[in-house]
Amino acid sequence: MHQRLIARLQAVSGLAQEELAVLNALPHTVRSLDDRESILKEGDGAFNCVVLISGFLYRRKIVGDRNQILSLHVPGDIPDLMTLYLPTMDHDLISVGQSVVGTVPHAALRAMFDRQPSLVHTFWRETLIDAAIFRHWVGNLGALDALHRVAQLFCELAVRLEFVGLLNRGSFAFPLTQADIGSACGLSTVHTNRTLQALRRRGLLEWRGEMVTLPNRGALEALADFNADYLQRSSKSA
Amino acid sequence: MHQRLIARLQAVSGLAQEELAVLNALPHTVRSLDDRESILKEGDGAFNCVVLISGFLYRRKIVGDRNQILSLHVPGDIPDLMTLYLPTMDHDLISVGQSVVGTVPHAALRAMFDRQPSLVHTFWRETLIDAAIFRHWVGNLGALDALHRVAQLFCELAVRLEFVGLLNRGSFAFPLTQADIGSACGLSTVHTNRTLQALRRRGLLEWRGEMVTLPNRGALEALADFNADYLQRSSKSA
DNA sequence: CGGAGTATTGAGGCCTTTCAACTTAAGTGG
DNA sequence: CCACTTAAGTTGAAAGGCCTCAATACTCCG
Repeated sequence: MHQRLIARLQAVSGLAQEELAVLNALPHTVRSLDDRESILKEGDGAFNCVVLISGFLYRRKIVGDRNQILSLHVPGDIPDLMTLYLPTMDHDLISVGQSVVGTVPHAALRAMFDRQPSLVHTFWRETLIDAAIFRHWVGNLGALDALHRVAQLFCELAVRLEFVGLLNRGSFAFPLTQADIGSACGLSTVHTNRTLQALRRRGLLEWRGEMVTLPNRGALEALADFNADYLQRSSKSA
Repeated sequence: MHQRLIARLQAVSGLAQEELAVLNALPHTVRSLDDRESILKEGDGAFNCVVLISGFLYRRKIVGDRNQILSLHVPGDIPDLMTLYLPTMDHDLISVGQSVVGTVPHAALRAMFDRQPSLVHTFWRETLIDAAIFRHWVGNLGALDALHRVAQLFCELAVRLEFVGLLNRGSFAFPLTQADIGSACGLSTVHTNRTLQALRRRGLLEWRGEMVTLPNRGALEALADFNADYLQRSSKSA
């Protein structure tokens, strides 16, 4: 069931045999979520971590008079891993579309770390990649205009979905609305709409129903000046 | 010498006696840096971590055609702690004004973790707080206007400096330029200047030479709608 | 005193927002 | 199966915040 998580860890960190075994033995309960159902809210104290199995989640916070989406999450992600050491949520964790999550008690994770200490590094690194994504978005939101922000968003999603085998010839299921994209990119809904039209006009994005296609990823990544290094363990040395 | 780091850890995580002893035994070399001298550059592989002893550092990246400051660092911070598991830098690390840093080999940190495994959690948590700050700034940059962004910046700095005993009756040394603040907040230099004037006009900020004073922190925090919970281990439960 | 970097000011322009109306898509009930 | 309802997407136009350009005033330092 943790296949997506394991695919992620395999792609991003690499896993040894023993580690795989221990990971597979992680106790967990499975739960389905409806569209816009929230898992955790700002201020909640967490005693479990959530592994996204299928669907999408996002983290969001009310900032000023807006709803800001802080991050999007794809299957294999553990969006609340940090609650292991910072148990009080400073934002909400919400499902977009129908999704399925596995819930793993903090205690089970700690027990796993005792049994297989090398996994501490693997999971620590997971939180570091999560941080790298936020850092990247600090740069995006601070320095890029609407077109480039949205392009960055889709480039990043494509790579992350690819890691876990959910990208098929440039296409993927995508249950978000344009308003969601706007609040992730710090844009109004209206301007998000116009920005998406610009991407469509350039032949870089197709979006029908809940299916998004990136017909020309190379061109999209060129437009966004996208580099995926921050999404994985730096493997390739100079 | 690690006094500031220890003050931070004490304020943010709490430390046991044995942990203190082990921390104090950390081998390190001390080094002085000039204004705008860089410690690490994007693409570099790191084998050490840097503890800021005095002065300021920032992390920055070129995004599009801009120089974006990703984060500011005060004494006690370890701005490149994440290189322990993600050794390739995805941004630069630079001194602002004269500063002093301690350099600790990764190997020494790992050895310390072996000797005192509880410190793994302490340092992991440090990286999680670093991440929480980035997350907070994703919200700030995505949702706030210039005045509120800059107000947030000074509120945050005040708290972080306070943790390590570098805030004296609302005043602190501050070697950054207005242009720096602009590139941290995603604003042009000109508009940053006007925004700072607005804060001064409201009696919320004084800035003479390299000294900043926040004459009315309560009012500043009210304006920014600032809540410092993200900067420390969530201690206060409901 | 001169020079360089920093801060400040004015003005025009652009990107993005807001407001408001309208269209399309999807789902419900009679 | 179609009218009705609601959410999501689209469009136009005006307003606003922030940017850029460009010139001027400081401030510090050799």
